[in-house]
Amino acid sequence: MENNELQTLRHSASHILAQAVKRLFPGTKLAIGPAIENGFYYDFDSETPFTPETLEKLEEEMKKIVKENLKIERFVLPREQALELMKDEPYKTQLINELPEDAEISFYKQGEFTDLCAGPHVAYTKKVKAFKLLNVTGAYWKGDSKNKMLQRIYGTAFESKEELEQYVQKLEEAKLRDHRKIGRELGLFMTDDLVGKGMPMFLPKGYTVWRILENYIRDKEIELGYQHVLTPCVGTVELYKTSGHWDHYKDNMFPAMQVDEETYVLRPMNCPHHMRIYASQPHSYRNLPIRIGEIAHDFRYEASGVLKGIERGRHFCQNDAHLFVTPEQIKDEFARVVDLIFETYKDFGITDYRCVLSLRDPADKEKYHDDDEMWNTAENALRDVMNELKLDYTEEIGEAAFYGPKLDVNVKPAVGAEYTLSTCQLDFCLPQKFHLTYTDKDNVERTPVVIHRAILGSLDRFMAYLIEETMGAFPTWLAPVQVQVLPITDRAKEYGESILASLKEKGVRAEIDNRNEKIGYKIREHKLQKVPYMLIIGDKEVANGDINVNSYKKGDLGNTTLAQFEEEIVNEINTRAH
RNA sequence: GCUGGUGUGGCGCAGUGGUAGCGCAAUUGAUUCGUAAUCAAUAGGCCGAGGGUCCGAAUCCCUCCACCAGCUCCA
Repeated sequence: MENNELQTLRHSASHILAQAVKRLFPGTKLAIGPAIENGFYYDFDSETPFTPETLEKLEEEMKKIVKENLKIERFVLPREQALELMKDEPYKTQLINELPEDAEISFYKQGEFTDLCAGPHVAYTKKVKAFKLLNVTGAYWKGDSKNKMLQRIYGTAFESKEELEQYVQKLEEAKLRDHRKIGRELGLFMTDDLVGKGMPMFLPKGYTVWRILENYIRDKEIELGYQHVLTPCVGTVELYKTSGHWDHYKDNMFPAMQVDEETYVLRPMNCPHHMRIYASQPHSYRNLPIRIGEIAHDFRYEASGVLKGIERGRHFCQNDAHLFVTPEQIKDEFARVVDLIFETYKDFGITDYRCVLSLRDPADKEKYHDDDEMWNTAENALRDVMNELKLDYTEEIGEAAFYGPKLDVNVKPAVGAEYTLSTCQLDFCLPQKFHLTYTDKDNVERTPVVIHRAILGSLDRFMAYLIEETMGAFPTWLAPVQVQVLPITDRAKEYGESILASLKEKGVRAEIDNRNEKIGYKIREHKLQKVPYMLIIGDKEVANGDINVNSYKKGDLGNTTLAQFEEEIVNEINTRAH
């Protein structure tokens, strides 16, 4: 089925939903009901709160409407008559009033139900055979949190029942990938009410993965000439007033605390600390670029409703760095960052992402540092570099940081909305605010440009993404337990212990399961724990030194010698992107 | 923050006004075993917290907390 035909079908499904709502809840006011990527929604303003049970009733009513096979007819009205027709629908009236003078005002009618709508639609309600209402949520009118919150019903529709079932099954499977579920099952991290919400704690296995990520990226950065620093998790309010963050984000920072004569906040980001480090010494053009990196702990007072496991918490750890460069060095330095991003993605097997050039909204003087010339310079410079690097990207207005435009690399997790994994930002603004300088060739003091960048983004979020991509079955080089040694009987325990010791000596993260359980039972358990390799040690092998390697990923490798296995596993743990 | 939903042993669930249950996990015995479940016994819960209604509350009402879905936000 053509994509736009599917969109039409879904749009008609949303009208059928609205008709059902009007039949069951006659006082309900209609807002809008478009087709979206995987289905459709319709926003309603109703006195009655809709619940999951309401959805079941609405679905039944929708089935009736489909069965009635109503003809869907389009007609056009002049503005006055259109307003008269929609006089009991305040949201529709507002929409009509917002239409341009010369706009054609069209309606679609099916049975007793008429909706203001540009169309198109299917010809008869019977065309909408396979549909399902998914959930009911709140949504602000016009997407503005100052407006009234309406009730949004999400649903989906497909050409056939089979496709619908497939989609519903896909949704179920996506839930199994949820990093919060897997994180708990595999003992990677936890949260605790007494510690505080949005404050995840990494457990030994989760921290093992974390440590590998941290070492991986820091080692790469050192190779590229980064210098790492360690700075405190607090800063004075003055520091953030200087940077401008206070004005823009004070509501999203943990409240200020008074200590002696000074007022401090938990830091929400690290740019100002790094700026002050740069400013602490004079710099010559000969020494640039200077690349200051930090695996930095940050705290943000995120709205309670946006917290989501380790994907978005109130404490997180950024793989942050600030590159202080001359204007001439922007391109090279930016290219190096882009290379680093994609090299990293390759190592982690990340292939499904998209690049966004995030620009300011020139009309929004509140949100963005007010300096047109600076923005033009920065945005053009960034666009030029991205074009020169032949990056495939889309431009998005109003997505820039307050101090400059950025390249964002976005991914879509198994569950929920797209988010940014990596970012690289061009900043002509903060260096001025902090009066940063370097002495140029001609002995004139000039202002450097700063590139803010995060490759793994936040380590927390990066791990969340890896968990959902791998369903917790990490590639061997990341797995918290790489090899599980499983002796079959007590008689094989000793031999198992010697193998365990030998593996550990070679740097393999191995454990032994010496419980007196059936081997099938043990295997099942460690499979659920997503352990990449299991070594089954039996009676026979105690005699002849052979073992049986059972690999979660690769299937049964059959009988092999210990030496062969050790060679393979050592090779495997040094290989990335599996 | 907003709208709606959910909260019962470690995990997954049942229980809608009358003595808190089931499966898995755990512990202790026995079993010494070849790829999704060996047998038996034992232990574990003020039913998210606080207040209220009632002779009696996991169940009804109120407040709060946490979690889930989405909206708004994301330096």
